[in-house]
Amino acid sequence: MAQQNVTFAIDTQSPIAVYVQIENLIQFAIASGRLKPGDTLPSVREMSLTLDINPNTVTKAYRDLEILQLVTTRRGVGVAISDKAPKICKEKTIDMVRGHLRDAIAECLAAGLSAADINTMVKTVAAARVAPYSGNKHKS
Amino acid sequence: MAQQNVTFAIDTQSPIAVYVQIENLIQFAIASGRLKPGDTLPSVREMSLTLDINPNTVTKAYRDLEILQLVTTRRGVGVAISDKAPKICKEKTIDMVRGHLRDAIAECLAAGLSAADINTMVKTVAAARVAPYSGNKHKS
Amino acid sequence: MAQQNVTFAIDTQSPIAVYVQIENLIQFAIASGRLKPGDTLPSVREMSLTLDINPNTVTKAYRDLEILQLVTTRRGVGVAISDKAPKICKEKTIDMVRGHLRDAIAECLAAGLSAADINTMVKTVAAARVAPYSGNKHKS
Amino acid sequence: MAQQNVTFAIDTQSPIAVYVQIENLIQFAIASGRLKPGDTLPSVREMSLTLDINPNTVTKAYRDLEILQLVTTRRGVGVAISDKAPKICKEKTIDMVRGHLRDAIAECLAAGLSAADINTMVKTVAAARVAPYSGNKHKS
DNA sequence: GTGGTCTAGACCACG
DNA sequence: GTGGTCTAGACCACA
Repeated sequence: MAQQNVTFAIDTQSPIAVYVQIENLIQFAIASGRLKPGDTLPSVREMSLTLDINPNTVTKAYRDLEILQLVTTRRGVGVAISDKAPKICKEKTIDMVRGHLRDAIAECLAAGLSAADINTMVKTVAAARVAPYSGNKHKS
Repeated sequence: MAQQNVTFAIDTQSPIAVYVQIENLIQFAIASGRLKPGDTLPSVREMSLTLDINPNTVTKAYRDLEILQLVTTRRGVGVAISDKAPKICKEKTIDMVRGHLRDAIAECLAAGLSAADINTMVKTVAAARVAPYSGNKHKS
Repeated sequence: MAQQNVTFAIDTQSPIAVYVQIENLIQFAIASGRLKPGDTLPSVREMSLTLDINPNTVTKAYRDLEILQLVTTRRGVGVAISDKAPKICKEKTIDMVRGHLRDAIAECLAAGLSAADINTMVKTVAAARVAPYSGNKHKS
Repeated sequence: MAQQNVTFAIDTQSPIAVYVQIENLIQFAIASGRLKPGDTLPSVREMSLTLDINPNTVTKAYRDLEILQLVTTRRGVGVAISDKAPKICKEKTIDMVRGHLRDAIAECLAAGLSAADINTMVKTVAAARVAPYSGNKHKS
């Protein structure tokens, strides 16, 4: 019910827009159950201070999440996870994430790697649980 | 030695820029051996007509590939795969592709999927060899 | 003469501000004769508890109503419907309500509905006497 | 297929946000068939000049429409009505518009008007096809 | 204190 | 030329 602590790791240098990173972090937190209906998000001002970014950027992320019906906003009160959020998130997030995985695998195959190669890589990578790849050119 | 036919599947709706898609397709074709040193690429004009995209876009892709030393351009002759291309490509492409796979897996983990879930998905996806994901443009 | 019971249905999710909803409900009650001059409204404290909203919000509504001369506030006594209230309300409220109806119809026409469509909808809606619409907050 | 002319009447003084007015106008145009899939919207810069508002405001409207999948945006190209737009619009717009009408009628009833009164008003108003009501306090 | 809207202006990516 | 992102800062509405 009360406010939730979610670890927010934003990479300003990433090719992925900051506001999208915020959206994804929140989506993932909902999908994985770390954020539950009724939990409130940090206020726009607070998060902008924490992440050292412009409040408008946070607002943009929060608005998108509201349009997606993942959060409900009340002026003068704050932003809270909606009741529908988990359901929506589990569907959309899994779809998105699976889509990206599918893309990555398709790329590997196109690049001439065999299915066996890919399996090996998956094991290695999953085991390492590495930090996000910062190569550009892939997304948007 | 002469011109090679490479299947070009461009998705203008994809969040990935068209010129990047072209570069990737060619890189993948080189990495996997479908394009070999000496093979010539379609002319800018021809490819722009084939794919129904702006010639400038093709030009940009070819120029990038030349900067990467994957192709050589000779006036009046055309654009050909360079001798160094396979070596460069195998390194760079594998790196890139692995990076993307790593990203996708990291995302899956962040979204709360277990390693087992991911393995299952990999098998399914690899078996299907599906078309590229055309998910929401606003997400990473 | 004494305190009146008015059914208060506040929708905190509505795009309409809570204090406006309160004002409207009271205005409507006066216009329709459910509240008469001399009737007292619930105290700020009582109403804020009943509706589970911030006391400031109730205060604001009451203050607005006083400015409109619909209620009179006497320290230690409470807030009572003024003598002029019915007259003022019948004019203002009908005007407002007609304005909203006009808006809604204009919108329907703009959206491409025919006058016949609208008539049908009016009949259906009036017959149903449904709960307030809680549509997308981002739309008008 | 080519660009479409849609009459855009924005009221900067309206309580409804400018970007919402833009969204509504476009939605209505789609719902009523004046805008069809493939039609392109005026460029952000063009519309901002036409309406004499900030480009960011137009961008905001266009982004929302894209999230709602009513338009597709391509960098360097422009914004076009999506194929799904008519279907989505006819559903959502009718819903929204009916919701507003429902609200207005509920208000009329609450204000003490009889169903007969309302019917009369509807006929009058629909016949007049008046300009939008500019009373404040109703929406957002 | 909360979020919402709008402006002005900068810089980037794409075709 | 197109749209996308971000910043800085102002002003408003709400609780």
